[in-house]
Amino acid sequence: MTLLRVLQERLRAACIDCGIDEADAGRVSLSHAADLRFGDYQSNVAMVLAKSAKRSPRDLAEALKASIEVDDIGEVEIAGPGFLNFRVNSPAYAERLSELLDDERLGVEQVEIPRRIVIDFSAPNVAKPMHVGHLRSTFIGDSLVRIGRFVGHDVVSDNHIGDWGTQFGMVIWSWKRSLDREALEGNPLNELLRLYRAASDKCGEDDAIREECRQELVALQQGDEENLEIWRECVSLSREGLEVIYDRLGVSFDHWLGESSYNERLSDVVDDLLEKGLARESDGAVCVFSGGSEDPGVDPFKIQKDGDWEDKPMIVRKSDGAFNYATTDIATVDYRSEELRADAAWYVVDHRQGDHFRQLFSVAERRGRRMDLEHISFGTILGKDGKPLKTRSGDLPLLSDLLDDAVQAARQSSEGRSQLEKEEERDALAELIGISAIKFMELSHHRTSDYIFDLDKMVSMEGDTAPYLQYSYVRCRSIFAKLGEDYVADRDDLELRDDREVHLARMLVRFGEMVPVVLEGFRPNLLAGYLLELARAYHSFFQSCPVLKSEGSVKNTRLTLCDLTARVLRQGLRLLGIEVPERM
RNA sequence: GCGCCCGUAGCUCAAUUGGAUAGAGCGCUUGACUACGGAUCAGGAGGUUAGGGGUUCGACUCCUCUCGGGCGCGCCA
Repeated sequence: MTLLRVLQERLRAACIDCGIDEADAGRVSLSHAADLRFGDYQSNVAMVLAKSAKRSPRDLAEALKASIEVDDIGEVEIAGPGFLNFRVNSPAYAERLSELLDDERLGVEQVEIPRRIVIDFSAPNVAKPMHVGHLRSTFIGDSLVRIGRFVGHDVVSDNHIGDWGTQFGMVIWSWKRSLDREALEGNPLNELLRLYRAASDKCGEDDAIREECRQELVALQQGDEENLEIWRECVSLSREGLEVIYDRLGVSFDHWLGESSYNERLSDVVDDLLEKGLARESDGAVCVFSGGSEDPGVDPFKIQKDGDWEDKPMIVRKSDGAFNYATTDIATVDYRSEELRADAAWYVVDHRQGDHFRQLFSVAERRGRRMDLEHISFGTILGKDGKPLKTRSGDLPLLSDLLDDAVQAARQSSEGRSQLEKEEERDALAELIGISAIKFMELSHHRTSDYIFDLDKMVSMEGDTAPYLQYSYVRCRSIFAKLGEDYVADRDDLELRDDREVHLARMLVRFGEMVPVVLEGFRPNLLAGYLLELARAYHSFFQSCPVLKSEGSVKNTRLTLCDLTARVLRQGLRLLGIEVPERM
């Protein structure tokens, strides 16, 4: 059990001793102290419960202090308006360290009730290469998959690729008229993109061509053999191209259940909606309207125009008879619920689709789905001008170009610093660091905020970056390389003497308390921040506490700290999808 | 017009969901025995959290108004 939970339970017991009823005691909150001056952990229970206990906060705090048992861990103080501050002593930390030594999970407990969670992320469109827009979804999603699994959930990762939408009408239209076979074999993704753009440009100018493209899509969805054949080839080629990038990113999926996978369920979904009275015809389309149970201000099916509330329906069958993404998404919820038996589905998708998901989740609920559906939204990646990142020609930058830039930056940055002798080793390192740097930059930002993608800053590879953490790991490992003998920790001979040793131990112990919190708000940036703080604690320790020159218990303790730091850094980074090098 | 999100150090970003004197990195600045790897460390300067009002023991966080920005609003995904 983590120190945090031990203290929580003891505090709860103390509350009950002091006459606070179970329900209130169950809500006691205890967290890391905001500032080390206040100790290691702090609680505000006395202030929160003072009113209902009809006592003054200080008075209640005194009673709790007298009642709580913490002698084996440290001591309690009362401060300010009634905070309870817990200071953990160094023997208690040493004891936790010896527990961590045997623990492959490094203090992270398994969840008590594992859930089956589908995480839907990345979702590129077939026939279009991945661009910056996919970066956030891919990295956040992948990290949540890793963390979810690590804490014991049954996670199903699903790449819901766009392989059935409007753009396919365009690709097929172009394919039939101007396919360049040779180009297709040389660089499939480029040729598919060219075909898509050719049609897309013409659709913008000519309504007749737009109509032809639409017809190609309808034919495809109705099972036209020629179009299906083209479609199959496109999907297969696209997938190969995408796999190359995913390999490079270290991202993989359990399923690639794209939009097309649900084609056969779509008409049944619409029939069901009509039958249940959730949908009706409107202007030739079939639409879901408000259930009327919500306040119009928060009802996703209502919108105010000129002072009046108007309907804002969800269209599930267009007036031309075709289905759209809303229909597909409803069918997807069905599949995940019925076939995958999922308890939850998390959609890692751009914040601009917020309204769509509110409608989707509302429909699911009204159809009786008892799933935890979450839209894990995120903001926009901006250029240095503060506007959405674009290339000079105005397109969204390709993901592969971004990766290449970062790798090149890493290559330049490591020039003259790297200890690696061989050219190919340095190339491999640049590839690792470049991609890690992008991932870490992404994951260290708060999900919902926009952030500026600054390549120059990445070139520096200094400060709060992936290479800083990787370097920290390498420094830990380097000690063991120099040690020249097998390291076997003596777990009964750990004693933390220096303040920096204690602080490093404090940070290591915190790992197990930190990881579960990340999932509460779907926020990998908390883990990223923690790892930076851990690394700082390590460098600080490293600077002033010689390891190899020390002896006996001191050396044993310091080696243990190095070993655990390396393990926590490696594991923590792995949860962000980042690997560590042994040398750099 | 309506809805959602945002505004924090010169710059880029945090702040464990209402806790104590708002923290990091970059940049600037003062230092660190030719160093168990200097891609590092120790310190300094830098803030009316856009602004006003409110809620309470306590507000960057919740409510309200103003200013400034982003995004979304019936057959695209």
